[in-house]
Amino acid sequence: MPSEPLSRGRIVATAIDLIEREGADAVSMRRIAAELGVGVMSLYNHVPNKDALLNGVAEAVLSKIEFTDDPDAHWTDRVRMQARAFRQIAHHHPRSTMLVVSRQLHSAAGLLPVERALATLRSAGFDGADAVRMLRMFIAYIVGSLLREVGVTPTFAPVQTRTIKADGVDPALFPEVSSLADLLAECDHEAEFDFGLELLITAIEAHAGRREGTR
Amino acid sequence: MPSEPLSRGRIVATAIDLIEREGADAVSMRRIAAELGVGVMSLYNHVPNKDALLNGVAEAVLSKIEFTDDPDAHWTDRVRMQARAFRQIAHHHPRSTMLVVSRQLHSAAGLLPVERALATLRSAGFDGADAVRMLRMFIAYIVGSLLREVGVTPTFAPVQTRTIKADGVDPALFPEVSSLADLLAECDHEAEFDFGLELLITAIEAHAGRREGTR
DNA sequence: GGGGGGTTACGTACACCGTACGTCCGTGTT
DNA sequence: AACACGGACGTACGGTGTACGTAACCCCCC
Repeated sequence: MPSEPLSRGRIVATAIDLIEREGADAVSMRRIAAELGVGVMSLYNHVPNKDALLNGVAEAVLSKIEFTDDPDAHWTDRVRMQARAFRQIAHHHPRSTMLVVSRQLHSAAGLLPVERALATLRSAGFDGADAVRMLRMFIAYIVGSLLREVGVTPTFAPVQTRTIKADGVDPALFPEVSSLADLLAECDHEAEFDFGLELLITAIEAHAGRREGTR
Repeated sequence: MPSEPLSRGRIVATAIDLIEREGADAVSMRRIAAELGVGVMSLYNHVPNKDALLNGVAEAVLSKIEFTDDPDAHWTDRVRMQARAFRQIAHHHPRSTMLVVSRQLHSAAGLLPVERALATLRSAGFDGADAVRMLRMFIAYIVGSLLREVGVTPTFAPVQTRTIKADGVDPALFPEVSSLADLLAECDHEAEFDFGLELLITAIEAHAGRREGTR
């Protein structure tokens, strides 16, 4: 009695589930098949290869984020909302975040956020070139922030609490790091994200004003 | 006649070389051993496992960047210089960049850039909490920018020229994306990086001034 | 000079991976 | 009833990281 008929959707869904439960390294075709109670090669009837499957995962996660865009709001609020919506990925699918961010999607799911962002920036009065620049800047900041949040990028940043405090950084070699150890060890991701976001928004608002003024 | 005695350093060096020549996926213990004309298991006398080896690679790449810090320069210039120095990684070791950025290093090589950055920000008058916040923001932006530059993060951004132009995005569904296709397709990484960097520096300079004023 | 111990190099073996290929079976169509 | 077809599956191949056992070497001490 095959409970359900096995489809690309079901495969992608169990892959996401598996990633969130056991991490991206746990994903293998055999593992997914086992999870579905199915032969390994049956998967290949619905997915051409593992890479495509992972693209499917990225796409699915990305298309789950809820963009509640209010076209009447001030553009700064719309930018804020979109950035925050994007950050939801790190909350809802922390262990898939790296996947979402490191795969280039040519599909509608991948283009939709870009489209919205560009529309918002254009509505703020930026010309095409500026809108693209701003978008790239925001994406860079957001991607970097998400990676830190999900623990991919702690390269010299949060550093495990114990490592930096007990394990002992040599205060002679790294005076600042060791004196700020407590601050470096803790990280309120939401606050940090918002801090940078506000700074960026303020900055491009000023940038826009300057442009306006010199025109 | 063993030309040279095989050491952790030599192993890491050939790993870097291999990555830059053939990409990170080409790296396997067997491949590295072959490259060195050596048995696979001999590597394990100098490196505990593959993961540690990759940490070694990240560390080596990171420690190669040249920070020419001038303590007498204005702090904004110092920040600029440090950020640009970091971006050199993407130039000198493009295919290792992902590795450098996605591994947390507790070693001196990893802590040194943090130390410098914090010192610079402190010298600008920021208190500890602000310095850490600023640092995190810069790191997020820089990491995100590097990933775009080395092609890991084109998730809805540069998008392959042909894909977006010839392959045809539906103009009805994505009016902005398709009308800005040309701008999205090209990307002067250095200019984009500097644009965002200047914006960030200006923003935190203003932030500092505001703080000063209200105190 | 002759052990002996520690370091290093190496081969074999195991469990796991992605997936190409061939086979079988259930179903829908003619 | 006969047939074609698509999906499920088993087997097999070449790859991966690495645990383990073995053998060669060098240096020190007797």
